[in-house]
Amino acid sequence: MNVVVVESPAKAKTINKYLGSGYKVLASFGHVRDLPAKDGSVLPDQDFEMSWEVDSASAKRMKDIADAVKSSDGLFLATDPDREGEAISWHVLDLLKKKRVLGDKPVKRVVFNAITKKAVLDAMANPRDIDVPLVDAYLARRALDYLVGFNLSPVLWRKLPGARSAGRVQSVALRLVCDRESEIERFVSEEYWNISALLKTPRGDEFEARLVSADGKRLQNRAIKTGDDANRLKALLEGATYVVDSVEAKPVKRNPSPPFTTSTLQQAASSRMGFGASRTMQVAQKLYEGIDIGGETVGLITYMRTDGVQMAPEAIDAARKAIGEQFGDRYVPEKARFYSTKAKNAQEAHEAIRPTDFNRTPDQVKRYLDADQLRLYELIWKRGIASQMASAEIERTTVEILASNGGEKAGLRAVGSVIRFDGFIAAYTDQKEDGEQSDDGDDEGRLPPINERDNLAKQKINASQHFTEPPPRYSEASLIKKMEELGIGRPSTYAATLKTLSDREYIVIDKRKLVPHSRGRLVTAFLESFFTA
DNA sequence: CAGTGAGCGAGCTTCCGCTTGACTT
Repeated sequence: MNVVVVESPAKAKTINKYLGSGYKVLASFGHVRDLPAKDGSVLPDQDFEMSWEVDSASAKRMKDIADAVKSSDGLFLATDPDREGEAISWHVLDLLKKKRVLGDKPVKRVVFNAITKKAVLDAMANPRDIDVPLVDAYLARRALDYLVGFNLSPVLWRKLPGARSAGRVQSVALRLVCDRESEIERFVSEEYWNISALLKTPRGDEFEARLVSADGKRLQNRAIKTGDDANRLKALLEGATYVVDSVEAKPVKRNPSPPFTTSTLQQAASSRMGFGASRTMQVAQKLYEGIDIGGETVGLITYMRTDGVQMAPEAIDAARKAIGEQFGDRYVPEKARFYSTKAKNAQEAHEAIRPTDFNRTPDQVKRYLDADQLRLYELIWKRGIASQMASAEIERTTVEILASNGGEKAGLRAVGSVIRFDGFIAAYTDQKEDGEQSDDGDDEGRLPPINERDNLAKQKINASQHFTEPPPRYSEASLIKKMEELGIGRPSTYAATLKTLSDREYIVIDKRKLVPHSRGRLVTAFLESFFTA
């Protein structure tokens, strides 16, 4: 019998099923030891010597593992294929050596890139040794976090009454929130005008066109600054004749987004359902651990703390099959789609978050789930299946219109788009979070039939006054997105970091927006002025 | 003589990242 150590108990169960009775798969439940939370856990003057402590819960796990190893033929360390996973294997091995239960039994390190039978069996057949540089990277990361946090926090206690903590991640996150607040306070709103004309085609259809040039000059966005300018242009248009200069129809393709990671799931659940980051994670955890479906407990989704966007080949095949069955063959693209991550620091130890079985539609599992679970599962199922569906085909029509009034000329433009084939949109479309600008003015509808040199009748000229708006405050979701871009924090800590900031009363969440408290701004100002690199 | 209060000193807080239950409220 061989012992296999993984991190999560839910995974242990599945993997044991794949490996059979010749193996005993045990979970470490994450890290098994850590630096004691007191002075002197890292000694910079003694070559950064670190002392480790096993807490009581971990001691129990380690005893179980040691007992199993004692009566085994060998040990497979199968913790996650990332920096922290490598470290957990290293810690477990070190503790087992200290317990003297290994003897000369073979010890192997294996990594599973997906929890499928094939991936697990392949991995078991191709073991390696512990990756020492990766463990060193962990040791440096751990020492640094300790040294920063446990030196900086006490300075705050002494100098800023009420301030309680600082750290590599939380202080940067806090600064992002504070910097945004300052930006909003400094923001000076500017006036601008938009001008458009409601026009009628010879066939009697009305549509709206936007003023884009005047006197032979292109009007940039927000180029019309004053009401006087707007009135002058409006007067020009009021007395003008209109003729269609060109009509151009262009096919455009739109591709689906990759399946969810922790960060994108938190963003989507926030903008669509108003879930906070912790609520999303709690519900996802339940779906991952398993739901009782007619007497059988099944995990409905893959692991929910991940920065990977890739799916197991078996899952891609299953998705393509399900797309064919549920949407039709036209919706299955010729080739499977492969995604790669853009996030800094991504370790891609796990697959993207996807349904474990694409055949289990939200409708089928509806009656076994509570409201939150159903909504989140539906979101994950749709985004997952959409990620392997055909592109949407859109025809975008651009109509350029010439307005002439005596010797004065102006140009107007109308843009419309028609979905020729909906493709992945049949399952899922992205939604902007409130406050975000749509990037390409994609909200236009369809245009009536229009031909070149058509004369158009002016119905009405609209001039509307606007003011530029300050950037929006961060939401939980948009801050997490920013942190991921910057490589601050990890999927397992995004929600926890936000909770720390509000527990310390550095920030407060008001209508789902993050507003810094005076205490938070003080801490940020203090750190900025005294601890700048 | 007993109760009050000024003044002093000791002890506490804290990081990030990986996992779930075992606890309260």
